Amino acid sequence: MSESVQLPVEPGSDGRARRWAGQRDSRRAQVVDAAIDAIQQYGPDVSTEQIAQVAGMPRPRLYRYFDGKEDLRTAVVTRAVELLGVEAIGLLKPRGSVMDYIDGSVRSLVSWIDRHANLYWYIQSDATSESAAYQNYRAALALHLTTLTELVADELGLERKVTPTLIYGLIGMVESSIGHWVDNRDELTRDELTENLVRWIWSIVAGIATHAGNTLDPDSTLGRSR
Amino acid sequence: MSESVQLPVEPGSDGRARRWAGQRDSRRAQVVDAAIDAIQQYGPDVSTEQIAQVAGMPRPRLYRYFDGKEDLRTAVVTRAVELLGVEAIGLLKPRGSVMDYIDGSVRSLVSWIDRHANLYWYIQSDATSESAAYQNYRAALALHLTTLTELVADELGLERKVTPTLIYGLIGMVESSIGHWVDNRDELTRDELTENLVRWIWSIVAGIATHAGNTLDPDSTLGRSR
DNA sequence: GGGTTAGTGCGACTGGATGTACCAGATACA
DNA sequence: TGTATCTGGTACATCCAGTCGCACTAACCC
Repeated sequence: MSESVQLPVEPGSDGRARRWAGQRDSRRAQVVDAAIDAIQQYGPDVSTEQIAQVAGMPRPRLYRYFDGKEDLRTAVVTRAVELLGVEAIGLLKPRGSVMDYIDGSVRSLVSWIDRHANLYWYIQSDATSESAAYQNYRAALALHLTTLTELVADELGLERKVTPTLIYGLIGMVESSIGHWVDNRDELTRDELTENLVRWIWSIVAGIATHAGNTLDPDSTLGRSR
Repeated sequence: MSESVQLPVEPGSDGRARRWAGQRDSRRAQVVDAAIDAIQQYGPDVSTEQIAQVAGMPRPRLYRYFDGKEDLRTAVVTRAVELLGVEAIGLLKPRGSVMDYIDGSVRSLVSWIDRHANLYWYIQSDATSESAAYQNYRAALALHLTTLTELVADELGLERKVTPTLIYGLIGMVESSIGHWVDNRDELTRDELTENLVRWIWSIVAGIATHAGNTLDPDSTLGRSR
């Protein structure tokens, strides 16, 4: 399909070939970074032309590194989730209490979306069931949250089969609230938003425990083998 | 598909004009119905060509009735919400207990999305901040839910300014859970999904009341001041 | 009937965006 | 020097949204 399949890296082959090993990957990364810049600048509906311009290369060149717009899109979303993960890694580590964990997670998500609104809408604007990028994005977020539910699964008494649905529900709730807030900042301060979200999440989690006949201490420490 | 129904004709001066009164509206409705059919058939990425074909008219004709694809999109989404509203109107009436209300709302939403998956993704696939259609859709849903929060606002002790954020959060949670479930029906039955969602929503609502120092009876009757 | 006023059918066109083909130039390697 | 590979850039193909224009039809008014 692509006009010239870029070098099939063979270690023992010609040095002229070896010279370009890994070039495609680094180029891809470079373009992805440019795309993120372009999204911040032009909004969620960037054209490949604009991306290429920010990347400093002619548009047709993009197709040397990406199979198409969808491929680029997937890469951008993957990268965005990576950035979010890196930034929030300190907070998302399962340390401290359950409340600390929830608070930290929500706080970093709010903060991140706040500072990357266009990128956030870019991800969201492809929210179809078939979109690989969107599915990857949600799966990545789900992975973060799975950490929490695994740690407290026993105390929760949460049925395993319900876990994914709960996680996607929580993600949806947080995203949707933030999405609304981004366009209506006058209603709440960022801290108020965060506090409310944390309380709501806590209500759900505690409610699940209660329903299973358990109780969950908001200050119980996570990450400790019991 | 549906036969166009002539709308009430306003008394005009010229009979030649009167003859076509309401024609545009009924044509719009006809096209919207065709679009919904086309979406169910071709998926969320229908082209105007496909819609025109289902509507049984040449594509350029669409632009006689709609200002463009966005206009058509808005009309389709509006119509979809209308259909949802009509179907769920019996359940969404604020009768019975709080729990009844939550249960009824969630149940109809689950059922509807289940039977109109492509239409649901069509709505969702335009989830940008600027999309009029998407905003209308959410606003319509929000209106439904506002009914609940208004009725129990005092008992809840919910700050007014938080209400919209809560509503959007709840919508997001429900939608996201359902969206995940639609593609993973093997995990949960429809009833299990509904039951869990209802419990989670209840947890949040009850948690808000508790936080305000009140208690909320799940079986208290709605629609009357206490 | 003749003229008017609407909507209709249909083909042709514009314009923008994605994606492809091709070729000349540069660079490091053999 | 010749070769393999990436690079720049132009031109082209394709698809889709949206527009224009013209001939046609049907009802209405006189």
